[in-house]
Order: sequence, then C-alpha cells, then structure tokens
Amino acid sequence: MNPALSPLLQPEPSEPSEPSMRLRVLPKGQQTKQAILEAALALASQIGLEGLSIGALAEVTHMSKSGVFAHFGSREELQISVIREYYSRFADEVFYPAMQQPRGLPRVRALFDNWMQRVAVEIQSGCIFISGAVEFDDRPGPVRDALASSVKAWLAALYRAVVQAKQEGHLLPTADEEQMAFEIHALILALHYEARFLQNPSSVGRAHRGFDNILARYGPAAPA
Amino acid sequence: MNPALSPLLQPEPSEPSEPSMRLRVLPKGQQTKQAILEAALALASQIGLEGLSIGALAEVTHMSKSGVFAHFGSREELQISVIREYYSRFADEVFYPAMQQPRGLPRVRALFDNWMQRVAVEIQSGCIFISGAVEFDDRPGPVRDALASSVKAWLAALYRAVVQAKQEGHLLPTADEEQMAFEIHALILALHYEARFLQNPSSVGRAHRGFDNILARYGPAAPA
DNA sequence: GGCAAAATAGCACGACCGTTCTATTTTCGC
DNA sequence: GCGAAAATAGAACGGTCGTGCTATTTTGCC
Repeated sequence: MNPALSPLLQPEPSEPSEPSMRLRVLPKGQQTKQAILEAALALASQIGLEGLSIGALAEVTHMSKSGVFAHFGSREELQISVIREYYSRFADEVFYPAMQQPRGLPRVRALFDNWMQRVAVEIQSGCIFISGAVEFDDRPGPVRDALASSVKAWLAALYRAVVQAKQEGHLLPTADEEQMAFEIHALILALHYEARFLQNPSSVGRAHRGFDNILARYGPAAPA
Repeated sequence: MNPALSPLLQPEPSEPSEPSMRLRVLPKGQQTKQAILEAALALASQIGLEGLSIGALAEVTHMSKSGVFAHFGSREELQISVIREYYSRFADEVFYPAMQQPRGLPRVRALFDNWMQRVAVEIQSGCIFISGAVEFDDRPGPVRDALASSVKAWLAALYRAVVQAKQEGHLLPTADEEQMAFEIHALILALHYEARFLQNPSSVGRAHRGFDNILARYGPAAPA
C-alpha cells in the first residue's frame, strides 16, 4: 500500500512495522503467518468470516491446528487480521489507483469503476465487506468494530471524492453529496446480490447504467 | 394469505392443505409445529438461517431436541419451512396490500412503501431474503433453491408492476422497466446495509429520496 | 374409557469446533 | 555449530451440533 496516502483511508494504524525490519527478509514466523492469512482470506471470502475454521485452515496450509492457532492467539484475532488484510488489498486495488485521476468527476468515476471491477471479480469469490456486514450486524464485539470501521473509512473516502467533484464544479450546486454516495453504494450492493446470488448476468450492465443515471441527475449534463 | 391472488406470487404450492381440514381446529402436532416455526422465524431473522440450531430452538420452545427435530425430519427441511413461512408473511404484508391500489404508478409506489416499511422494521430483526442470500450464495442445494425462487418470485412481481405502470402511461415510453426494478432493489439493499450494519439513522430518508429520484427520471414529470 | 397412533422425551453417537498443555522440531544470532 | 528462543506438532478437553434409537407420554377416535 502506498504509505504516503495511507492516512487518507486507514481506519487505524496496523502494527507499527519497525523501520529496521522494513528491508530485512521476513523471519520464518511472519512468513508462514502471511501464508496462513492468504489462505484465510480466500476461505473467508468464499464461506464468510463465520465459516472460517482453524481446522479447515490447517488442512489447506498443511499445518497442525495448534500451529495455525499460535499465530493469532484466538479465532477472533484471526478474523480481525483477515479484515485488515482485505481492507489493505481493497485500498490498493480500488482507492489508490483512483487517486491518480484528477480531483472531481474523473476521480469519482475511477473509484466507481475500480469498485465495480473488483466486485465483478468477487462474484466468484465473495466480498467480505458485504458478507461480513450480514454476519455481524447484530453481533457486537471487536470483529464487528473492525469491519464497520473499515467500511466506514472506505465510504467516507468515496464521499470526500464526491464533495470535491461538487467543489470543482463538476456537479450541480444543488447536488446532495451524501445522497449521491448512498445511491452509488446501493448499486454495488445490488450488483453483488443479483449477480452472485441470483446469478443474473445482466447485473453488471445494470449497475453501470445506474451510475450513468446518477451522473445524469447530479452532473453538469443534468437539466435544471 | 389471500388464496385468490396467491398464484400471482407463489413460487410453488405449499402442502396441499386438505379441504376437509380447513375448518377443523389444528391437531396438536400441527399446532406445536406452528409454534416451533414461529420461534424459528424469529431466531433465523436475528442470527441467520445458518445460525438456526435445533438445540437453541428446543430451549426457546421448552421442548426436547428430538421433539423439535421430529416435526421436520432434518435441519434442511426446517430451514426451508422457515423460508416458506417468511415468504408467506412477506407476501401478506408487502404484496397483497399493494394490489389493492390501482394498476400503474400507485401500485408501484405502494409496493415500494410497504417494502420500505417492512425493512425499516427489520432493521432490528433482520431480513432473511438478504442474510440468506449471503449465506447461501455459493452453497448449492434445496435451501438455496427455495430462497432463490422466493426472491425471484417477489422481484418478478415488482417488475410486473413496473411494466404495467409503463403500459398505463405513468412512465416515459423510453423507461427501461428492468433497470428501474434493479435500482429500486438497490435502494432497499442499501437501506438494510447502512441502517442495520452501519447504524446510520439517515438511511430511511436516503432510500425514500432515492425512490423519488428514480420516479423523477422514469416518470411523467421527468424531462425529455 | 380403552387403545392404537401420534407426539414428545431421553440418551447416545460421531463429528467438528476453539482452546490449552506439553513435547518436539526448526530457526537464527553469537 | 551451540544454545536459547521461536515455531510447530500432537493429544486431549469440554462444548455444541445434527441425527438415530428406544422409551414414555399424550392425543383423539370408537
């Protein structure tokens, strides 16, 4: 992840990665921990954070249950680590590339396109921000907190881009930025639902057209 | 459920309830089965269809595990029964009342309002059509089939109402009915996500405004 | 009111779960 | 390359799960 831009999106600092370790090759422990995390991410994406079991993880990584367990100390900590890793990759794939685009509408469009692109791929693997929301929506605790703060950080970044677009004069002065962000988020959720669960192949096109419709209403091409 | 209108929405006929039993008081077995189903519905709404355990259900209903189990024969059958029951209540609460409204825009509006109303209440209890979609989106089997056919039946009913609204001249001739239904569905999903998981109190208003925006684009008040 | 049938309880099984404890192996700085 | 420290394995525990089996209770028709 681009460290210079990191504070823009980071919900809370991850482990303070000692500068002295930065360039050193990872010790064996951290190395296998990363491998476990990789497998856990794939597993959680498919069957959910709740479905993540240490036994299944041990089998996939060819380790013993206790060997896997020792790296995280608890299942909850494993789930939180997965959320953090997912968040980091999401930022790398969706957020930071879009920041290369100029402020305003181009950046908003890039954020949406990258997001769409990712969810379209996740139709096969599943999105933890969506499945996790359902699994933990009435289960308070640190896992829910980590998930909610990640999602909120991302939605806030999207909101800021919309605000900037209005400031740049790319949107109507009457545009409600929060409303626009809500409607964009809605399209992504519908894409995930209809494509992944209902297996409706036209969902990707529907979501894209929905975004065009939103721009037509809030953007400069919109009528008075 | 209104039996005359039932085929409009029903995905497949439920048990063929012998006419001779219709007016008879339910035998003891069916009576407790209904009570179990009631508790199962509440439990599944809160913690999901996957979280539904026979042990917890037995505790809530003050019965033995095997007593509960005997009524359904398997956990899968219990889950399917819950889906059917949820679907039936959803139809009674959202679909049939809206059919009282005249064809066209009034009926579409009623469908959305009733749906919103229900989801707004479900912010506390959870919606099985949404949580179930996430739980079973890559888990084939009869439970997923029952869930998908229920959701599809409901979305098809919504779609038909939109088509009728266009036929009645309440929408622009250029209106894409499927697109409109997709965007309406998206708003409901966003409401559920942002209100239930993120606990954002403005979500209900956002969803309502989103619906107004959709009407402004597709409806007669929309500009050319 | 007795009696077959239905409904419910009680118990046990095997499977998987997260976690703990202790032993063994591997890493890695000196 | 020795030796402390880190990493991993192995076995076991208590718990919950769905399900099958057998007994016991309750229902409801004659």
